[in-house]
Amino acid sequence: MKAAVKEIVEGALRRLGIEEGVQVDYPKDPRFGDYTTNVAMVLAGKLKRNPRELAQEVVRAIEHPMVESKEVAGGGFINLRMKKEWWLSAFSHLLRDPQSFGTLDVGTGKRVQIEFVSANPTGPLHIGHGRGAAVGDSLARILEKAGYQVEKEYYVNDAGRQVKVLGESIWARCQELMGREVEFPEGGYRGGYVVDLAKQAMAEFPDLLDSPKEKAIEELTRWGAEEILKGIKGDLEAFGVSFDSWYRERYLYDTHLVNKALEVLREKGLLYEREGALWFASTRFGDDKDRVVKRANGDPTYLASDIAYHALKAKRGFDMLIDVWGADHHGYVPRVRAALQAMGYNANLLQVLLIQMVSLVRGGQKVSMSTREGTFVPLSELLNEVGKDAVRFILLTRKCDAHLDFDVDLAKSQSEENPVFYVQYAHARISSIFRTAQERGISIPSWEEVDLTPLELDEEMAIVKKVLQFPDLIEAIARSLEPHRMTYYLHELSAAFHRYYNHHRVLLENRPMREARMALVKGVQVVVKEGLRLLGVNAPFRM
RNA sequence: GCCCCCGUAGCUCAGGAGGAUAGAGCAACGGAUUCCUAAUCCGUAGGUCAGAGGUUCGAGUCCUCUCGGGGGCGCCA
Repeated sequence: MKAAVKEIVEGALRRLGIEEGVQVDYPKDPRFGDYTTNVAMVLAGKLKRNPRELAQEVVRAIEHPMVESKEVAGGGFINLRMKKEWWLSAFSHLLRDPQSFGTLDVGTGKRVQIEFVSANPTGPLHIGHGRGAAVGDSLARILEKAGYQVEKEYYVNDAGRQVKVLGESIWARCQELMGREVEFPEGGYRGGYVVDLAKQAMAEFPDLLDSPKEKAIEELTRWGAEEILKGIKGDLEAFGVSFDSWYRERYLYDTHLVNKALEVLREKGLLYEREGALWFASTRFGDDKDRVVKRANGDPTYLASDIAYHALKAKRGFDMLIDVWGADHHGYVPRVRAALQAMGYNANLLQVLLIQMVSLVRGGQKVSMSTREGTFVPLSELLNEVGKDAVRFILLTRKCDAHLDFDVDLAKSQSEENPVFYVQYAHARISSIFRTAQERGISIPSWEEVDLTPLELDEEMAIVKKVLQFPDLIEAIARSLEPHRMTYYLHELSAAFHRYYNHHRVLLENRPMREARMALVKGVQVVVKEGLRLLGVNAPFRM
């Protein structure tokens, strides 16, 4: 919608001999019209002109049969109002082809890879991972809607120090189960799930503890990580999140890709030895300090495999790479960008979304969480308690770089405070209208043929316009990578509907009016359902 | 000490590429149901946008500094 208006204004400028891109916005106050643009004020400085006079000129040059009114306001805003038929015809178009409404081509021909969750297979997912999953998955759906070809990937850290600590932790628990006293590993995982894994391991591999300690731990590491990964996959499935690929860090080592990547850096003279370790000169690409890629003991660091991994991603030919990380990894961003650049790729290829912490609030008290200490609430537990829809929706009600307090009691409450139900209820209510129509023997009109002109109330036109903003929203989210905007939009749209529902009746005797209103709420339903789908939330037919 | 994020109504937070009179939900108070679902709606009240400078036609939004909260600064991930 915006794009069409933008074109109208740019056309007017061209008539004035000005070639310039224009920004068109929805004004916050409907009294200012349907669309507003600040071109005159922006250009005034550049052209040394009086903004209001310039605005007047532009207004005079705007010629379009669908523009109802055009005026200059304030310091030089140009406010436009479109004719009713312009809106209604767009709305009819939506009803004619609801599936493709909001589907854009801004990303057509572009491939995006989004890597998210990527939690180490050392313990079950918790709510923080859930936030990353909700953000990543919804963003993927929205980018796809905007026309991008999207690939979702989970990077499995199954080769580093952390999984080894998991193996050691399991081994220690096995020893304890045998009644042997051992020291629990430093920084080991103390969660109860490790004891469960130990019991399972002893049942499955009764001979295991007879083999040498190092060998046993190696076995347990490999096996334990796989077991936990199975659990993670199950949790994600229950959360409605799927991946196109699971990329293994171990694979990077098995195929020597890590060494090959380091070799490339060495050839470029970007590696050096100091104090027995191997360093990557990342400062040459804007990092604060150089980073170790191979420790003095010969073990590669996490960064080493990440250099190989990101170089490989870039090589796979994506037009954009998105990494969704916990905010505690923010210091890692310059390193990885440096690595990309050092390997010969454009660092801007990579967009990193940092997800801030989630605090669980129960009974007004914050619950502290730590994977190591085992004091976290698993995502699966929360899903059982609260339900997938509420969890996903609430995790997307904040922009991702802001802390989020997840109030369990509120999410569970089957009542008015719960923001999820408000939107779902709008969908259910509309379904109910159609159910009632059927019961009363009122025929459902064929949507593409309904005459919408009986819609005359301000509230009705407000709903029409709000619904038609949906494609612009998709574009804005795809550009800004801020999926939380969807929850706000859906809440606003639902509010407009609930208000209307409480003041006006749809199923009237007057057939033309009735059918126009049925078409109106049908349009709302289409968009609410699609918006919820993009968030991974169900749209129930009754509640 | 250095880096990142945050600071907006009593609480939790929006503020869509600098725009016009700063919004929503909850909590508080007062109302609406012979009706297509009251998980809804209507109304009242609530603000030094942490503070101070700066950039400009215009700043909650951009820059600098101060204060406060969180996170990160490892041959951990």
